[in-house]
Parts: sequence; structure tokens; C-alpha cells
Amino acid sequence: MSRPQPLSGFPELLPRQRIVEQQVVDHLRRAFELHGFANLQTRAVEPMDQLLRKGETSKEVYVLRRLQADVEGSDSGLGLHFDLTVPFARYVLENAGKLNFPFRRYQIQPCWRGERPQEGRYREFMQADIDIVDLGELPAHYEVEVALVIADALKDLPLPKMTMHVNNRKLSQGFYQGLGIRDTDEALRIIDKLDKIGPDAVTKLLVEEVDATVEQAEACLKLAAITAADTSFVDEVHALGVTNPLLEEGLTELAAVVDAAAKVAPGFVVADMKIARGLDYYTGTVYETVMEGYESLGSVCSGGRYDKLASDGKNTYPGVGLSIGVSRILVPLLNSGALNATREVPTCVLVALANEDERTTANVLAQRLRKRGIPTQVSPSAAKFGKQIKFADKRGIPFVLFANEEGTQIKDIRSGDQTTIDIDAWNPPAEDLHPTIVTAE
RNA sequence: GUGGUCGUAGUUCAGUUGGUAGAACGCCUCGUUGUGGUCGAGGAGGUCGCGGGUUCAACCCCCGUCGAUCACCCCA
Repeated sequence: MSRPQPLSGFPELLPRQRIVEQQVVDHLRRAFELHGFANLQTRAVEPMDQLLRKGETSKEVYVLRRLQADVEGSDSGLGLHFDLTVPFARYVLENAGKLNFPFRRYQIQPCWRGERPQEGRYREFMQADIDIVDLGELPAHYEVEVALVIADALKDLPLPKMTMHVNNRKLSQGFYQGLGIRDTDEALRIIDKLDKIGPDAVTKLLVEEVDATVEQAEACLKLAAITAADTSFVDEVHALGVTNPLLEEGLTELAAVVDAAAKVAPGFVVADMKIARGLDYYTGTVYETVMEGYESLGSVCSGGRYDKLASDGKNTYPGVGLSIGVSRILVPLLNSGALNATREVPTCVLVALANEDERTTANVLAQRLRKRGIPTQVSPSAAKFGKQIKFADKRGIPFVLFANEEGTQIKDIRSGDQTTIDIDAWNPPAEDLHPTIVTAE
């Protein structure tokens, strides 16, 4: 092998693709900050007991080990974080005394999971996460708010249509309790597989694993089939004839989320009673988001309410949050060419060079443009002008600047138009100042 | 981690019953002695993923290995 091969599950982007990713991340950052979320950055590693608590032993965590450590004592007890919620919960406990509650933060960082990769599923990937935690009690309106923040953040991005499916664990678990099913956690996990394995297999599993009767299993399937873009699901659930206080609590909370979302972001949120979520730290509202045309990727933005994830025994910090799978969304779109940038460099203007002696003069001209925020670079050499234009063209740089004793001229190399300008007054069209994202037809 | 498919120029791919490789696009030079894109002419670039085996001879057949990809699992 003369050339290194790519590493499975560790996607790396080309400059043009990275520009798209940067623009998306910048957009998310601005959106989150508009909603008052503070940024946080946590370390890459967490103690293994933090990562593996809550019984998530099946999770493939990358463990840290010192190369020179002797084999016996090689375990550092540290692992790379697999999401941003668990590190955040740890951070909140560690810094509880210095934080003001309710505390809202966003975090955009890579995460690592040692699973076998495939499209939209990587071993190193970027997540954009928002959470709100409070001390002791977390008001239910935050479960509405985080969904609306995500709706707002995704709204103006050039991405396929997103739909957020929302459920409430209290609703499902209350329903199962009302039916008389004991192991409601396991029942949830089985229902979560409905899309994948179908109703017959789910019935079979419910009967075998949680000792449900066929009638109980059928009631569970009827509940899972309910979906609505408005609060009409409440009556549909009641029509199934199950009564339980937890169920009512869940119905009320879910209705509030759906109702508020319908007003602010119509069509974005739908109530969907088959959403369960694999992670068992969720205790209330749960969210999953699918991207139109890319349903096989699964959820591209998920989360939920967790009441007991952050607890030091004395105080609990219940929270609710959502994570956007930035890599999961972007890498497939970039690889298929559905998304691209208008150019592969930030440069807006290339200053042409008539001969090498003029480089100093050219540097001064470039600096005058940069001073006014126009990304500029000077030609790498005083090659023929045709070559210098080609240099710009290959990179997508829209403008080439020519200067001599007679004056300064700017050429738009896309149209070929060349005009005399005042270098201290000229501005490119707003859409040309920085690269932008373009979508394929 | 379990199973299926696939690895040939920078890229997308051809390659005949086994006789040591080709196209298109891209790239470079020139036509075009200082304004690119079109056109024309020329050129560079490959230990055929890696290692072993069979054979007079392997890109081709066999084994192993590494990588990619899909499904399961899990999930962003």
C-alpha cells in the first residue's frame, strides 16, 4: 500500500464539503444562542463507570489505554464519550455549585462509538446537542421548548424536510400498567422494534418476554398505531378503554408539546405512540426525527426527558434535551452530491500579479480588501494571466483583481465582465462574499 | 461482535478459456509572447489492496489478510 486507505467509520471531508459542515454548524450555533443557550465544551474522556451506568453495557465504548503500560495494569478506566448527554450530566453534578438553574447549554462536539459503520453511522461523528436542566423539579414547558428550538434551528437550513415524532414514556408505560403488564420497560423496548420486525413478531415477543396475553399485546399494537399532528390522539387513546393516572399525565404532557409545536412550527411535530427510544434513562417526552427521502438513516435528531440521569444522591437535576446527528445528516448528503458549497476556499478575490516585483504592492491591495472583511489572497506566482484566472476558477474564487498604473480592475470570472473600481469602495454582491451551500436539483 | 457482496490510473469503470493492462473524465504542456472556460495536438500517471499457493505463465484460479459496503445488533 503506497497510499493510506481511509479508516472505516472515521469520515473525513474535502475542503468544499467541510465548508458546508462549517456553515451548518455556524447556523446551529447562531440559532441556539438566539434561544439563550450557552456553549459548553467537555473533555473527550469520561470514567468508564459514568459511561456504562444505567445498565447500558451493550454500548460499544472506546476504552483508553496507555501504550507503555504493562499488560496487567493497562486499563486506565477511561473511555471516549458516546454522546453529549452523559458527559453533560456529569459536568452538571461536578459544577452544580457554580451553575445557575435552570441551566441551558448547547454543545457541538465529536462522539465515538465502536460499532460497525455503515451509511449515516460512524465510529467518530459530530453531534449538536441542547439541554435544559433544573434543580429538583423541571417544568414540563421545557419539553415543549427544546422541540421548538430544534424546529427553529433546522428551519432555514437547505436540508430535506424533517419530521419530529414525539411520544411520552409515561403515556406508554401508564397504558401498559393499566393493561396489567408488569415489565413495562421491556415492553417499550419490544414496541420500539415495530417498524423493523412487524406486528406479528412484536406480538410474539410481548407474549414470550413480558408474559402478555394476546389481547394485551393487541392493545399495545393499537396504541402504537396511533399518530396525529394535533391533539386528536388523546381521544383515540381514551377510546381504547385503558385507565391509569400515569397514562393521563403522559397524555396531558404530550398534548401540550404537540399543541404548542403546531402553533409555532406547523407540520414539524407529530405525536407518534410507537416511539420508545432505546436508552432507558428517558422518563417523559421522547423525540425522534426522520429526514424525508433518507428514512433508512433512522433518527437524525433524538432525545427526551431524563429525571434521574444527574443525581448525587442529595440533589437531582432533571433535564430534557435533543441531539442533532450532524454527521449522520451531512455525510450521506455530501457523498451523494445532494449538498455542496459554491467554492472550496473562503477566498472571494484573487489579486493577480503582473510580475514578482509587484508582490509587495499586491499584498497592500489585498490587505485593504481584507480590512473591509473581504477574504482575499494574492496569486501564488506571476504566471500568465490566463493561468492565474484558471487558478481562481478551479477553486471557485469568483473575482480576480488586476492593478496597474492606470487603475484597478475587477473581473467576475463567471460572467467575464471586467470593470474599473475604487478598491476602497468596491464590494462583492452579498451572496459572493462567503461560500454558500448549494443543493443539487 | 455475526453474516453477505466487492477491491484495476486522481475519479468512474472495461479487461476474451490464465499469455504481466485500456477507455472516458480529470491533470500537465503546446497551439495562444500576459485574460481562463471551447477546440486541436502532444504528455505524465498503474509492484491490478497486501501476502502466500497452483502454473512454463496469474488482474483472472485457490487460501489467508487488510480495507470498503450492506444486513443484523445498536443508535446520532
